[in-house]
Amino acid sequence: MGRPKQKHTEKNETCSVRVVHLERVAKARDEAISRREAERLALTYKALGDPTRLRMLMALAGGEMCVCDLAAFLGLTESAISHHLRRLKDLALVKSRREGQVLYYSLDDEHVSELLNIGIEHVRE
Amino acid sequence: MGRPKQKHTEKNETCSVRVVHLERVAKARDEAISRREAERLALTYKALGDPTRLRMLMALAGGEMCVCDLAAFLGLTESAISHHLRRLKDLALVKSRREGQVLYYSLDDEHVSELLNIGIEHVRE
DNA sequence: TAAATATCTGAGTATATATTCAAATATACA
DNA sequence: TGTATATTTGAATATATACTCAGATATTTA
Repeated sequence: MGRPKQKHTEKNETCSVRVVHLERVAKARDEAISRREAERLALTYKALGDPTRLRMLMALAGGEMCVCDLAAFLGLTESAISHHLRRLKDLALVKSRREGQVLYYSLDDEHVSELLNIGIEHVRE
Repeated sequence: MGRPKQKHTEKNETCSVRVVHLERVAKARDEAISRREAERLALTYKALGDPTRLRMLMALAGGEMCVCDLAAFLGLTESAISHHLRRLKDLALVKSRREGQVLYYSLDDEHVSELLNIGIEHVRE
């Protein structure tokens, strides 16, 4: 991090940063979400940004599955699946339901399938 | 990668992978998108899964901006912004318009703002 | 055509992360 | 209560990636 030092182009004489459209930058600052919220939001998208987790979520979109089902489906260890599921659960992307020794995982709410659907639409167009 | 070796629990005698709900796994396989498409889709979400790029996109949701505007807004070098923009453009998340020496970037289509909005709804609930 | 400006590119670096393995929990059943 | 099974945890490792710096392109204007 750390602010870079560059020449200015227009107005803003005191600052060392070059700015072409000062009012546009001001508007962005005004309307921006907080840095903290951006990081929280990024964690959510990042969780979707892995082929394995995506395939897990798409599979769960078809109905609940247990850890070993997902492991069998994806050809990975149950440990790997469990690590992924924990992350997805922490972000409220999946939820779980216990039945005896078995934990059944499913998508947490409609936002998740909405995100998946819009993403698929986007890449397919 | 490489298939893990584990005991089986139910049916599926020949395979070394444990499967509890064989039909559920079969359904997941049937309905799954291709590995290739999953990777393509993951790239899209991964692009959204970084606080800097997210803040860039949110800023662009308020109207087009040039590279140095975004650099000023975020306090990063124009080089860093340019690297991010290339990635976003390759994935059709932003588009650019040239006016003289200046390139104006904006969101590519409605899918992008939809994705952002659903994500925000999700983290805020 | 040459100088100036806006953006891009590539290399280098420090940090994050996906996976596996080995071992720990937790639940059910004998 | 003790054994088996389903899942979780933590460490270790190999790979990806966000950023900066220095230099390369591309567009405009003198």
